[in-house]
Amino acid sequence: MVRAPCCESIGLKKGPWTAEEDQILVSYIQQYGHGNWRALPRHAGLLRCGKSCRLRWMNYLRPDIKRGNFTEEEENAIISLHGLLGNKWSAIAAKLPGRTDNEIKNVWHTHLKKRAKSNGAEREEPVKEAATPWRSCSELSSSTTTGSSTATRGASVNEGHTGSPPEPLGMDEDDWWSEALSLDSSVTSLEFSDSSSCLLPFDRTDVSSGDEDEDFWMRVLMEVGGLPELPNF
DNA sequence: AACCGCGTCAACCGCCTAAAC
DNA sequence: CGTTTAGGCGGTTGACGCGGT
Repeated sequence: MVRAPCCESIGLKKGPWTAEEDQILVSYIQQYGHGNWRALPRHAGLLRCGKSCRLRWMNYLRPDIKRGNFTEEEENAIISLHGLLGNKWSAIAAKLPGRTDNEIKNVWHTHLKKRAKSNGAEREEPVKEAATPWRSCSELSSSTTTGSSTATRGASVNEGHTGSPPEPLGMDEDDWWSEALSLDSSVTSLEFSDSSSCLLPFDRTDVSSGDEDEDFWMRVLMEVGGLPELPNF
C-alpha cells in the first residue's frame, strides 16, 4: 500500500521550531491534551504536520523531560540495555525516566558506541541470527544483536554455566514474562537450557508491586543476558 | 581572521503495526 | 477479511557551534 506523506499539504512549515510555536503547542496540549495528533495542529493553529508536533512534544516540550548531561549511571545503563535489547531505543528510554529515545539514540551514536566498543562490551555489527547460549531478548523481539557478547556476558555472570551453547529456550518472550512475574518471590535460582544453573543476581524478596517486579526481572535479564529457564512450582 | 573538521542534537523521512472502518 | 489511517519507531540528515590550524 502506498501512503501519502504526512506533510503532503503544501504550506506546512518544516525545520526548527520557534519559541512561539512551542508556546502554542504547549498551551494547547495543556488545555486539550493530544488525543489526535493529526488534527491537533489545525485546531491549535499551527502550520505543522501532526507528526512534527508529536515529535516536538515527545522529545522536547513534555514537562517530565530531564535535560542536561547523562550521568555515569545512565550511560552505563544505556550500554547494558543496548547490549541486551539492541537498537530498541524506545525500550531503552522506557527504563530511563525523563530521557527520550531520540536523546538516547544521539548519545549512543556520538560517544557511547565508541566507549562500548573500546570496552569490548558491544559488537561492531549486530546480526540477525544470534548464536547465543540463551535466547536473548532482542532475538525474541526480532531486534538485532550478536551472540558473542550475550554469551560472554552470560557466562561470566553465571559461574555454573560453561561449555557448549545449550539449545534455545522453547518459549516466547511474552510467555517468559508472564511466567516470571507469576513466580513465587522465594525463587532464588534460574536454570539454563543446558541444565546448568545460577543464583538470581538480585534479592527478590522485597519486591512489592508488579512494576517493581518487572524492573527486577529486567535487571536479571541484563545480568544473565537472555531468557533463562524458570523453576516450576 | 578565515577556514576546516568534527561532534552534537533537533528534526525529518520512510517504514511498520495496530486499530478502525 | 481487506483497506485505510494514525501513531510509533529507528535511521538519517543537516544546521550549528566549537576547537584546531
